[in-house]
Formats: sequence, C-alpha cells, structure tokens
Amino acid sequence: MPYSIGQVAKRLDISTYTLRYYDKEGLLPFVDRNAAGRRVFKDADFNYLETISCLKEAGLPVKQIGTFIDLCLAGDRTLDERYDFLAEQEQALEEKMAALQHTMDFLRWKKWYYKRAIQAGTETVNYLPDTTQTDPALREKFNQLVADGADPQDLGHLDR
Amino acid sequence: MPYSIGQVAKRLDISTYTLRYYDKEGLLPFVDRNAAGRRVFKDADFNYLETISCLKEAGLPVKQIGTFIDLCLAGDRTLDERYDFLAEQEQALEEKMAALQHTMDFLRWKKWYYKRAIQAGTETVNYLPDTTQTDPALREKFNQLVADGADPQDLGHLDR
DNA sequence: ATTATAGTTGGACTTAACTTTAAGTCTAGA
DNA sequence: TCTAGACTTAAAGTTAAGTCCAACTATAAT
Repeated sequence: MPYSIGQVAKRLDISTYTLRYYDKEGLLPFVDRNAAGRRVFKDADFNYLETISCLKEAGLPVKQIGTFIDLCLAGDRTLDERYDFLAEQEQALEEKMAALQHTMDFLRWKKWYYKRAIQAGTETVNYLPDTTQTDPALREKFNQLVADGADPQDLGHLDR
Repeated sequence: MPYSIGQVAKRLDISTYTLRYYDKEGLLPFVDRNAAGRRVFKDADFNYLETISCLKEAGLPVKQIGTFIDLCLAGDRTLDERYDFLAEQEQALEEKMAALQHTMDFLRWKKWYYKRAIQAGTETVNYLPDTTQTDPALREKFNQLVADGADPQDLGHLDR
C-alpha cells in the first residue's frame, strides 16, 4: 500500500529526480510524508500520477498540469472547470494530431520521391528540366494516386 | 526569384532570428550570399525549407535535420541513406501518433468521468465505496461502451 | 546627405524540463 | 555498532531551441 519515491519511479519508469522536481513544481501536493520526512505514496496517488503522465504526453507544460492538480484538490466545486480543462486539451490534441498527419503525408510523399530517384539512379528524374527544383506535377501525381485509393504507406515502399 | 531573410521569415511565419540560428546550426548551407554578405534565398531553397519544417514538426532535433540536409547536398550517392532516414522517421512518427491516440483515449475517458461527476454533483459517484479511488469497473464500462461502437467523443459530451 | 529600414556577426540571455551535486539523514542487515 | 543504500534539501549545471543585443554595414527614399 505505501510506496517509496524509488518504487514509484521504477513503476512509472521515470527518475526519482523527476518525481522530486514535479513535487517541487507543485504537481504532487497529495503525497504524504512519514515521520522522517520521506515521501510516502499511496495507491490512490496513482490516479493522479496517471493523469499527470497523460497530460505530459499531451504536451502540457508542468505549470499547467499543476493548475489542473490544484483544481482536483479543490473539491467538487471545480468539477465544471476540470471538465472544461480536459475538453480544451482534447481539442488541442485533435489539432496536434491533424498536424502530425500532415507531417506524415509529407514524409510519405518524400519516400515515394526517393523511391523514384533510387530506381532511376538519380534525383534529377524528379526535377523540372534543367533545374534542381522538384516538378510540381509529380506531387500532384502522388496526391492523385492517394486520392485514387492507393495506400500511401505502400506507394513509397522499396525492396532492395 | 531572390528573397531576403526577412521575406522568407514572413513567408514561413518564423523569425529571422530562427532562420539565422538554423543557418548557424548548419541547416541552410544551400543559401547563397550577395556581394554585401547578405543571405539570398532562391525558389529552389523552399524545397529544403519545407523539408526542414516537416522534420521539425515530426519532432526531430535540429542536429539530426542538419544530418539529413548534409545527405541531400552530398548528391545521388546518398539516395539510399536518405530514403532510409525518412522511413525511420515515418516509423517513429507512427509510434508517436499511436501514443497520442492513447493519450486521447485517456482524455475522453476522463471527460466521461467528469460528466458523470457533474451530473451527480459530486466526484464520489466515481469512487469505490468509502475511498477516493476511482472504481475500476467504471473504466471498464467506458471501454465497453466504446467497444460497442459508441463515439468516445460523444460519450463525454456535456451540455450545460 | 540624411534617415529609416533591413541586413551582418558574435556572444549573452531565456525558458523548460530535467539532472546532478553536496551535505546530510534514515533504515536494514552483517 | 557499522556500513550500504535510499532518502532529504537547496542549489547549481545541462541541453535544446530559440531570442535578443551591440556594434556595425548596406540600401532605398526623401
């Protein structure tokens, strides 16, 4: 039932330094201390710890996570605020994931681009004549292939 | 056809400081200089700049982006290496997106959790009797609802 | 010719999120 | 009782990615 900082660190696969840093930054006000002043984590604390690591994964700065933890400890009168906070984070995360999907699309187009270059033995097959600029029609073609149902992951696949 | 650092900064919506920093870190070795020593960007450079911003979006550190740019400037003999580099980034990005989806799932479960709490007027509806620990059966129930085809985005929706 | 604006450099500063150090305390086992 | 290992704190150090400053140069418009 009670866990030391070292045990928690191992279980969450983070360092004790990090846990103490979080505590200093106000993320762990719920952690008890024993007579010797050492931190004593309880099972219920893992709910908070899971939330903290989720918000961290979502890209929130430590300070904002602290704000949320404060709301949690303030009791039922902050239920609405907590809901709104999470809804905002959901929205932000949706946007971030859409951006990453866009990045992924670019990566796949570039893989296809290099697949063509490797097969031709030279990057110039992708350039406009007498330039070092990528032929815009090529990207159009890639987009068309994807729009026509090709798997963008496969399009750039290359066996050597 | 030629662009100043300020024009490029505006077009990419980043600061001139950032562009100079990238240059200092070796990300822009392809940029020309005029007689006065000022950077002169050409149209072809935007291919590189787009790639840089994509890799940045993907979360790559500036140094690794520099490595890739170096490969690009080394000519056709690095085509394979460049392909592999991009394939690795694609893989890493897939993993990151999966992790973010997991984070999103958690956020939506918590929204549902708070929706219940708000409707009951107290968070205790979510706890195991006589504890402050979340009832594990509740999360099971949420997972079940999602597995049964409910939209997790809707499940936590709350009108007030 | 003067002035405003945009560019140059090297180097210092900032912020976030750790990470380490120093100096000391506590606890369990030989 | 002694020692190893885990803990405590405050404070300093690190790293990444900018961000800014000082001192200077170049260009364009009045």
